[in-house]
Amino acid sequence: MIKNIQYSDKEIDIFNGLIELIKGGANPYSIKVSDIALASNVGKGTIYDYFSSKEEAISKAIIFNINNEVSVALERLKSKKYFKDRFYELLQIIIDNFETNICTLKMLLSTGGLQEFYEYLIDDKYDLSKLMLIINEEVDALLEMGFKEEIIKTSESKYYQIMAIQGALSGFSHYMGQRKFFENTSIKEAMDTSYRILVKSLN
Amino acid sequence: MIKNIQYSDKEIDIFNGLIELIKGGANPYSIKVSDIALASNVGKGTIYDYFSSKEEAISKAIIFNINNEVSVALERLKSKKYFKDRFYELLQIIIDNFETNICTLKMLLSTGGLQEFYEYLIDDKYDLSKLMLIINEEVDALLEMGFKEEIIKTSESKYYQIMAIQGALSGFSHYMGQRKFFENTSIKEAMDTSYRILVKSLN
Amino acid sequence: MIKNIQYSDKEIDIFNGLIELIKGGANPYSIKVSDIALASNVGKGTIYDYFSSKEEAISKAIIFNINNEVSVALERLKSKKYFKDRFYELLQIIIDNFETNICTLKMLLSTGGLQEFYEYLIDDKYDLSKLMLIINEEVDALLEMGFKEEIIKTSESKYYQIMAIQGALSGFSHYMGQRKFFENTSIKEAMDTSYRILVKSLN
Amino acid sequence: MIKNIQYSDKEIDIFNGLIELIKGGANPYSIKVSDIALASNVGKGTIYDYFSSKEEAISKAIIFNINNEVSVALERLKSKKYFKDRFYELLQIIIDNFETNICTLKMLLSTGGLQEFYEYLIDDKYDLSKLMLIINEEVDALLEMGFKEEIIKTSESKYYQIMAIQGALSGFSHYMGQRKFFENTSIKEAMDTSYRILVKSLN
DNA sequence: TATGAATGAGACTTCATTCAT
DNA sequence: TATGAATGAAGTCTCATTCAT
Repeated sequence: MIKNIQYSDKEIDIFNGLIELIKGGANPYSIKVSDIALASNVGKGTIYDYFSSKEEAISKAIIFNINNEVSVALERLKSKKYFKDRFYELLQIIIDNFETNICTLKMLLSTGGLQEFYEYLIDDKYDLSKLMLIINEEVDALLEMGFKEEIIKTSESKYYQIMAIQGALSGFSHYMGQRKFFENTSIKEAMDTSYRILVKSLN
Repeated sequence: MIKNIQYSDKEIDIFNGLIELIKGGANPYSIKVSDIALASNVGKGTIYDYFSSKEEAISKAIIFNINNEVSVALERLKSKKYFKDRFYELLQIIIDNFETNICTLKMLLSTGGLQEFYEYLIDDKYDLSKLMLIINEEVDALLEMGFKEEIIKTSESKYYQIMAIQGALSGFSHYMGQRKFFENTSIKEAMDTSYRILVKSLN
Repeated sequence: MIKNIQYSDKEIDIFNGLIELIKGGANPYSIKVSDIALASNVGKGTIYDYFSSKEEAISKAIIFNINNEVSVALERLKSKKYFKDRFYELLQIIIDNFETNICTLKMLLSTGGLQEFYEYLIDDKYDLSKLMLIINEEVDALLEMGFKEEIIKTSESKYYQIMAIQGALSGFSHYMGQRKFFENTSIKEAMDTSYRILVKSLN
Repeated sequence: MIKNIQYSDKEIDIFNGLIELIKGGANPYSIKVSDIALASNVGKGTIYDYFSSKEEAISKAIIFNINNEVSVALERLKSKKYFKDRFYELLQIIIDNFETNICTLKMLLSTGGLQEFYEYLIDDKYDLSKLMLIINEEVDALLEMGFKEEIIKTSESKYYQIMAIQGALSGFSHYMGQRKFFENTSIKEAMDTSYRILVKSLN
C-alpha cells in the first residue's frame, strides 16, 4: 500500500478542488486561496482549519494526487501478465495522463524528479522516497518478466537495465511533450519505437 | 548562430542578476522586482524602462541564458571530432550544468520541455522552435558521425535514432537528478552505461 | 447589596473563564471567543446563547468581577472598627489585588476611572455610578470614624476630605505600580507614609 | 533633552495621523491600518516602509507624543519661578491635557503607569524610565523651591515628599476624571484644595 | 440546550508598478 | 536616463458569528 495517511472528507474536498485546478492548467505557484475555496466548494476559512497555509494545502494535494495516480497505475500494470503488454500499458498510462497538467509520471520521469517541484514537499512525513522504492520494485518485476519470457537476456548490470527502461520511457514521454516536432510520427509508431529501443538495448 | 537579438548593457545586467538569482536557487515564480533590482545593481524603475513587466524580464532572462548555454555547448561539441567523444562531451555538459538550477539541458531533456515552464515564453519572437531545430541538426550531425565511423549501423527510422539518443541522455540526466538512489553507481559507470545503451540500441 | 442581577450557572462559568484570562495577563481587547470558550469550558456557540456579542460578554464579566471584588472588600473593611485599622485594611486590599491584572481598585483609583476602560460598559443597566455611591458612603464612614476617634479634626470641606483620602490611596497605589522606582522603600514604610500623609492633611 | 531619536517627515506624518486618531477618541487597540493611512494622508503600504507592523507604528506614535507632551510641559513649568505658581501650572497642564484622550499625564499619574499600556512599549530603545527620571528631577526642583520659599518645611523622608505631591496631583486628576460626581466643586476649588492638601501634608 | 465545524467579511501585509526628481 | 519613495490593488489569513446536529 502507498497511502498510509487518512484524510477527512473536507481535506479530500480541498485536494480535489486543487487537483481540478492544476489539471485545468493552473500554475501551482499562482493559485489563490480564493480559487481553492471556489474549486473545493468550501469557505476560505475552512482551508485554514485543515492546513496551516496555502502552500501546505497545495503540496499535500499534489502528494495526494501522486499517491492516487500511482495506485491506479500499479493496478493497471498488475493486470498485464506479459512483458510486452505491461510495457505498452506503461506507455498507455503516460498517454492517458499526458493531458492532465499535474501528470505525476511527467514529473517522475523528469530529470529533477518531484523533490524539487515544490519546496514544501521536502517533509519527511511526505517523503517520496517510498514511492521510488515501489517504482523500483515494479521495474524489477517488469525486467524479470522479460527475462522469463526470454525477450531480454542481457548480461549488463542492474543499473544498465533500469536505465534502459528509464530511457525508453523518457524518450516516449519526450515525444508526447513535443508532438509538434514529430508530426510525421504517429503515437503507434512512437510506442513501437520505444519498445524496440528497449528490447534492443536489453539484448 | 542562435542569438539574433542585441541587448543593451542594462538589459544584460538585469539578465545576469536574474540568472544569478535563479542559479542560486530562487524559484522564478517567487522572485520579486526588488530582488532583481538588488541582484542587478539597478533601480527598480530601470527594470521597467527595459521590460514592460517582471514576467517579461524573467522570461527573457531565461531565454538569454538558454541561448548562451546552448552556444557554449555547441562550441564545446564542435571541438569533438569523433562520435564517442562527442557523446561523452554531451554527458559532460549535462554534468557541468547540473549544479546550476537554471539548467537548460535539464529543461530541454524534460518531458514538457521549456514551453511549459514559463507561460510568458510563448511569444513568437522568442519561440524556442529555432533552438529545437538547431538541436536536431546537432543530433543529425552526431548520428552521421556514428554511421561514418561505423559505430552505429541501424536501419531503423530517423525517429528511432533520435529517440535512442534522447533516451540515452535522459537516462543519464535522470541518474544525475537521482544520485541518492544510485549510490552504487559512479558517474563514470553511468556515462559508460549511457553510451553502451546508445550504441546497442543503434545497432 | 451591590449585585442585583442574577446570573445563570453558564453565565458565571463564562465570567470566571474571562476573569481568569484577564487576571492571567490577557488584554481584554485581544481576547478571542475561542479563548473564552476554552477558559470557560463551554462551546463557542454557548457564549452566544447568553451574550449577544463577545464585547458584551467581556464587559459583563468585568462588571461581575468588580462587583465581587468590591463586595469582598466591603466585607473586609466592615470587620475593622477603628480608623487606622480600616485605612490600613484599604492599603492591604490594594496590595492583595495588585498582582491580578483586572484589579478593580487599580481602575477605580486611576484617573479615567472605569467608564473609559471598555466602551461597552457605558450601558445604563451596568452603570457604575452605583458603585461610586457605595464607595462614597464607605469614605464617609471612614471619615466619621476618624473624627469620632479624634484622629482627624479638619474644618476643611467634604470635597477636601475625600480628596485627601483619594490622594493618600492613589499615592500608595502608584508606589505599588512603580516599585522598581522605589526600591529603597519597603511596603511597610509606604503604608505608614500613606497614613501619615492622610492624617497630616486632615488636621 | 528628551527626544534623542530623529524621525523622517513621513514617520512624523504617520505619528500625527495616529495621535489625531487617538486624541479623537479612537481606542489604540481598535485602530485599523486603513484608518492610519487615511488620517496620515499616506498610502497603506507607506506605513510598512517605515514600521514593520501596525503595532510598532502605534506604539512609537504614543512614545513620540509622550515625549512631545512632556517637553512642552517642562517648558511651561520652567517659566514658573515660585512654588505655588509652579504647582498650579502642573494642575493647569492636567486640565489642558484632559480632553485629549492620549493624555500622557493621565497615564503617568495612573497606577500602572505607561509600561503596561501597550505591550509593544516594552522595548529598551523606548524605555520610559528616562522619562521617570526627568519627572523625578522636576519633582525635586519643585520641592526645593517650596523649602526655599519656606512654604513647606517637613522633616519627613524624600519618599514621603514625593508621595505627597503624587497624591495631591492624583487627587486632582481623579477629580478631572470624575467631574460628574463632583458637580458642586468648581475647578478653582479643586485646584485650591489640591494645593492646600499638598501644603498641609508637607508641614 | 449545547456544540464546534463552517463560513466569509474584513483585517493586515506585500509587492508590482508609477512617477517626481 | 536612472532612481527608489510612494502607492493601493490584491493577496493571505483570522476570527466573530451562525446553524445543523
